[in-house]
Amino acid sequence: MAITKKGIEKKEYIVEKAAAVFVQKGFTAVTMEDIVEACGISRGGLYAYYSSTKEIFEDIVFREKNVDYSFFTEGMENEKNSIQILTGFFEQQKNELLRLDTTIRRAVYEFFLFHKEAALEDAVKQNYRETVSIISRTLAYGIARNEIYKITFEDTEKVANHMIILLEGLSILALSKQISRDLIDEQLEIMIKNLI
Amino acid sequence: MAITKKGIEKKEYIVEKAAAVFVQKGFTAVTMEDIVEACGISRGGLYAYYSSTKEIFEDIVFREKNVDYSFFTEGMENEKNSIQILTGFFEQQKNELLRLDTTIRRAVYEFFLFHKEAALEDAVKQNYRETVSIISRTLAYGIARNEIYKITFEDTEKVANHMIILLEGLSILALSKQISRDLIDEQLEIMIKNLI
Amino acid sequence: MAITKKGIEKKEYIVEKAAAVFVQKGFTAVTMEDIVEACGISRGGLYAYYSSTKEIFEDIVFREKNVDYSFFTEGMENEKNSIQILTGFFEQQKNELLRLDTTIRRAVYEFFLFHKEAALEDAVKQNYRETVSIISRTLAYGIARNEIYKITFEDTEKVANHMIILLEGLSILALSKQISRDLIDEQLEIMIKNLI
Amino acid sequence: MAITKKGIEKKEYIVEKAAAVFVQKGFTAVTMEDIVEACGISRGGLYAYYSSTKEIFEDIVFREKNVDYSFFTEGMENEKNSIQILTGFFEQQKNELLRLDTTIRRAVYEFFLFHKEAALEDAVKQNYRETVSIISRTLAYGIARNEIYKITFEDTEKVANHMIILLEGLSILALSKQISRDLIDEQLEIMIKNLI
DNA sequence: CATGAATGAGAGTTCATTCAT
DNA sequence: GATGAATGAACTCTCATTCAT
Repeated sequence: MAITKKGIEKKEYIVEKAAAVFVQKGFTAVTMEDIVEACGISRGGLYAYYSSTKEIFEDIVFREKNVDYSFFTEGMENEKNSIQILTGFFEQQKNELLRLDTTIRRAVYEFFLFHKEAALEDAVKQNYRETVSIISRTLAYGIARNEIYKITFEDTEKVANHMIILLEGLSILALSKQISRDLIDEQLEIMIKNLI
Repeated sequence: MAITKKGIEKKEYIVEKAAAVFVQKGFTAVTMEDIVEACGISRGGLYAYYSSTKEIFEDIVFREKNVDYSFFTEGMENEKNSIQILTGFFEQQKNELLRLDTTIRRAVYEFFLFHKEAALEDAVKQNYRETVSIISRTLAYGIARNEIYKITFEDTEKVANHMIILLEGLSILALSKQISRDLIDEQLEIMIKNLI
Repeated sequence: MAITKKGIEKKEYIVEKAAAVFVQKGFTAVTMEDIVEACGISRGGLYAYYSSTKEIFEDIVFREKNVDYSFFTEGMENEKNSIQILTGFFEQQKNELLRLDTTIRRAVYEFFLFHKEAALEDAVKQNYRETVSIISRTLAYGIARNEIYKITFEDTEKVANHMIILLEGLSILALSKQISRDLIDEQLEIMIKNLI
Repeated sequence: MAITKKGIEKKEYIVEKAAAVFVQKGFTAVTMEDIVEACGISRGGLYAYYSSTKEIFEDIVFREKNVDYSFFTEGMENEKNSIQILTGFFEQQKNELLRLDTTIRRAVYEFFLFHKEAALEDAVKQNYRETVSIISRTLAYGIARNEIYKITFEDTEKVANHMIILLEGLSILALSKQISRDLIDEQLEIMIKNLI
């Protein structure tokens, strides 16, 4: 079927409803029937737009890939303290870690583990790179403002990677219920202390 | 069914053969038929011992949970350099990260993401605690020997947690092909540098 | 729906485009969607004229049923040699047998085999009779001109039937790839030899 | 599933029941569900042996391919009259043509028309060759016995082909209800008359 | 205990057909 | 009349699970 304007809206609708299903059931456990039900449409209707849960899921991730970095950019533009910016970012990440049952993250991990082949690899790699980049810049901004002095301009990228990897680790451990809220607080504090 | 000695041996046999299947296909994609095939036994025969892939997988993880910490304990008993012990541990972890397709780790993550309920939670939590403990002790041992001086006895547990979380982060990123070998090297180096 | 002049033209358009689809895919494999695509019209639009592939196909066959016998009639009017006329006809049939993938014949056979009920029976029976008739007359014409002498006026219809049945046999064997070009040549030659 | 002796018997059972379905409904119209019903087994049970109607049908044709030529061979061994043998053969073919609704022939044609690719091509080609061969030999036997004198030893193969092609033509015309019983009689008579 | 054929629930997929716009 | 999104019945296919032997 040719995708018309109305078709685009329908896809948006499906993606939205399906996302809720993936949040609740993860990736593998979701069937086309589940999504049909969630959308309140017919089987055939769904298949006109997407022909597998994988396709729908990829679209969800693809649409979400444009992470909003305004938090960082606006912070720097308004000459906010770099440590405050980073602390704010960590706080935000922490909150997400604490309510993982209401985000699609579990499903995303499941998706990547389930599909050995390089599904969506480019999208997530780009996302990873962009996050490293914005954190690096924020660190450099903090060094320039003498707020961060335990690392040099040279180290910014390494440290940015370190932060993201740690957040990923916290994520997966939170999902497998292996860590407590306190541990998250503690580890994020360490990240900040290593800067100042 | 009464579990006889023979029955225990049979379970060991099944677990061993099934593990190879999980390594290859992950968790969700494995069917009872796959395991029947790998074991060369009958369906009914398999069901006499295990009634789902989940049960088999839990047994695999349960049997593997007794991680071998002799690497650390022997190192300390033989008065080896603490940095060498930790570097050796990281090296070993790195090698595992680089050949994730030959370990059961992908399946383990998949398993935990797939089952929302607290399957095996206790076993992995205990494993987590034990690993934190042995690394902590190694760090304390290094501090006592003046090999590690950037952290104090107070910090050992925090740093141990930090290391494990980072390794988890590297693991999940490696599984979703988001990081390179160089990045792994770099990040493990940072961990050591933060000590000395 | 009242059939307007415009409607008739539209049906002609649909029949033409649909025929190409049937040539390519046979009868059973063709869906309404295929025809919609080939026509570049809407589903609803197609259904306004035809409500099944069967109906469309019947119309195609019905419109084609008026075989052009001018080849025979003109030949006789121009006092051409009867053997030449028949040889020309066989040649033409042979060429069709050799490029069955570009004719609708496969679909026609499929159609008749698929529909047990007497769909289009009258149309094809009439076509059969007409072909027998024109060949009979050509044979009689040849006998009258002493070009054909192995058969009598009495036999013309039998022989005409024989020819058509043989052509049908060649057709179905060609469609199931059981005969070669040489075999076709050989058998058509026999038909002629049996006359002179 | 490994095919055991019991499995072979089951396949025979399925093939037998399925054949009846194909006789009644042709090829294309038959679904796996139809066969499941006819066999009185479960879906999964059927799929353990065959994974498509095509596969089942091929097996049916394959098992039937060993046509029984004893009619010809025994006839010649017992020094029966060649014309009687051939007439008997034609009679037998005629009877089959008159009760096409009780044979699988319609389905076979449909199968070959539906599958453009060379399914079973070898089997039917071999069958064709064998039939040509036995008829040729019977013709030669008749010539040797001076029962057949309108053709020479050289012509036997051509004539055998001619007979088979004509039978195919009669078959397809009978299936599409284009010919009568009388016409069949007439045409088979011609075949005999062309010999003596 | 072991076997493996058989079951059937449930997931995936296609398409003729309808109907609001 | 024309459009094409939506429907849902009908098929295909897979697997966990059972049970007679």
